[in-house]
Amino acid sequence: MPTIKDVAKKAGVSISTASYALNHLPNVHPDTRKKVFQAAQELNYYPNGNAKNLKKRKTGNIGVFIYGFSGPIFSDVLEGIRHKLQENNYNIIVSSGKSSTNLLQERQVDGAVIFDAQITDSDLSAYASHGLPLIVLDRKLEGYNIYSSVIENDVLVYNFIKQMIERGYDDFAYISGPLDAFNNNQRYEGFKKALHEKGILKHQYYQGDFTIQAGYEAGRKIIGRKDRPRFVFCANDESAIGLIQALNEANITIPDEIALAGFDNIYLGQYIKPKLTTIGIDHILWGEKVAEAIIKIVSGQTVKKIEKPVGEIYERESC
Amino acid sequence: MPTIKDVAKKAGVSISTASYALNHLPNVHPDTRKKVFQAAQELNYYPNGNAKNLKKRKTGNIGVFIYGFSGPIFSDVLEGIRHKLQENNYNIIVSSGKSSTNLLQERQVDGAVIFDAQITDSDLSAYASHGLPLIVLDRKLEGYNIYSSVIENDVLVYNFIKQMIERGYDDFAYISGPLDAFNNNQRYEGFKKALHEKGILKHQYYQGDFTIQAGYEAGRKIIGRKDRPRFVFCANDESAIGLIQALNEANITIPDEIALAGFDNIYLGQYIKPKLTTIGIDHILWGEKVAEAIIKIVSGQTVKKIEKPVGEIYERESC
DNA sequence: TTGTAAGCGTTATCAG
DNA sequence: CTGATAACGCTTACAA
Repeated sequence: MPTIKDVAKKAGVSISTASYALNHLPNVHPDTRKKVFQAAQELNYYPNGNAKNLKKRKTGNIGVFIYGFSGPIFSDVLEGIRHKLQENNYNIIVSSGKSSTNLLQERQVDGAVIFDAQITDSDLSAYASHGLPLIVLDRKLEGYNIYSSVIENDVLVYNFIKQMIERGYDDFAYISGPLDAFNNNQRYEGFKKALHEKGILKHQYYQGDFTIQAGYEAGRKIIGRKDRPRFVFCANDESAIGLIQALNEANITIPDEIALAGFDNIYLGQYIKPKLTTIGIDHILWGEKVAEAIIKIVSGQTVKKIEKPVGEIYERESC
Repeated sequence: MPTIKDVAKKAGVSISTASYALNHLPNVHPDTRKKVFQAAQELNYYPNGNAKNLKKRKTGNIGVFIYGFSGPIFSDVLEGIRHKLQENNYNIIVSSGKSSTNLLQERQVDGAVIFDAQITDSDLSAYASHGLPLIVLDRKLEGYNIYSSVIENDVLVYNFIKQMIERGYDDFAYISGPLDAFNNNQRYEGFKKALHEKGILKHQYYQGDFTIQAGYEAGRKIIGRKDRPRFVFCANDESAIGLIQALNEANITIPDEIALAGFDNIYLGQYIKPKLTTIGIDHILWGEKVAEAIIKIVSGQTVKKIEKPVGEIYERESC
């Protein structure tokens, strides 16, 4: 593996001159520059990132640490982040599990976006306080060098449910996501608040975990009851898809017998029958905004507030 | 940000002793070791990865470079890789786009898995020849330090289609993926070979791109024809789901009027109506095998052949 | 415009 | 068992 030393030797210049030339510094004679590039080219030289980063005390890498690699939300947010980082000449490093912690501790990134509830608040605070700026997503956390960006799930659901009540529905059920999911809990709050305000005192509750499977099972339970709800709000679209599947199998018509809606506006929602009504956020845009913010932060600018996309209701056929 | 120097000073030992202690080398007095760890703890010290990697000439990172972050296949393969790497104390670094190239060139990884048709063969060969071991997925590429792992899409489809012909189908269509997708082309080869061998001389062909949308559009075209095919093989499950959607809308019964099947066995396939018949590969397992191989390679062992999972037919309701 | 040399934070060799 | 000290490959004052 060639080093800058090899390039310098081949070009017949000193190491520093080679470095200047390679880094496009102005103080280099054109002929020299040409020689250096020629040499680098022939040797197929690329600078060693570890050495460079060590010396410059910055890596140009932004970490995105997520809980798992699946899920349409993650992909969209990641895509948004990737796009914006690339535009600004930062590398994106996505990781998960123990690697996330290692990369963070060893400072192989200049900053990070955390989308992983498994990493504890106190660990995050520790990294941040040591100078690693962090943006946490879908989670509330304050502190030095820590920023958080949270979609207002509660108000979105609140507004939507209120609308549905005004449309005449008054008998609701909620299919939940995991209890430790911040966004699920927010959504449930919004749901309950709307019911409460409108004087609807009770609703059915089904525990799920954001999967199609869980939605399906909740659906089976609902079908089995004599007092079926008239409207089921699902904590995410996947649950809703499972529910639809169960209802379809039992020949319960949607929305005439049971109406329903989800959250997330996943791609698939338009391709099932009936088409899913849902609340959607532009996750790609969210990723872009978050990336913009972390770039500003790591480059020393101050960020007071991270812009976030507003949500939207996608009225389709399921209610 | 504390360095090992700070730790050494605080513990009252030399830098090298601190290093020995921290790295669990045997030649350190227990008391000294304790003092050092105590100091490290109090200072919240973690070694700087760039310095460590530079000195050790290895990073402990394995790169996984993919084309985009979406898609159920990617998620599963990534999950398998992550799991196995973590088990062996390697970090996983997933990236995409320009970052991939940067991380590769700057040697911020010890080796990489490439799942990205955008990176050219010649670039890959160059990195590999400079000492970076590479495993390319779903793509054939030979060379020093390059290994490739390819699912035998062709034989899987070939066997499946032959089976369908034996069951009596003789009028086929193929909904394609992108023309530059290696796996799509392999699948198409297998498809054609089976037809050819069984003396079926023609079939319909619809160009798609692996998306639900493209499958849906192909479906619309099929519906519009008077000579509708009796069996449609879709290059992947997402296309098949789009096709089903179009057929359902037009009240064409599956499989009685048109039978169909897909490829990939994505999670969703069991939750649509009719349940999708498909060819599936255990992608998580594939990821694990690939990870095992790259670990062996970067640790200097020789690998002759990368184990890969066999595929399986999931007979459900769509044919 | 170019070269010398210090130093980034580690590990590892070699003496002690 | 511990401590100097020389690298690792690069950037960057500073000098020439």
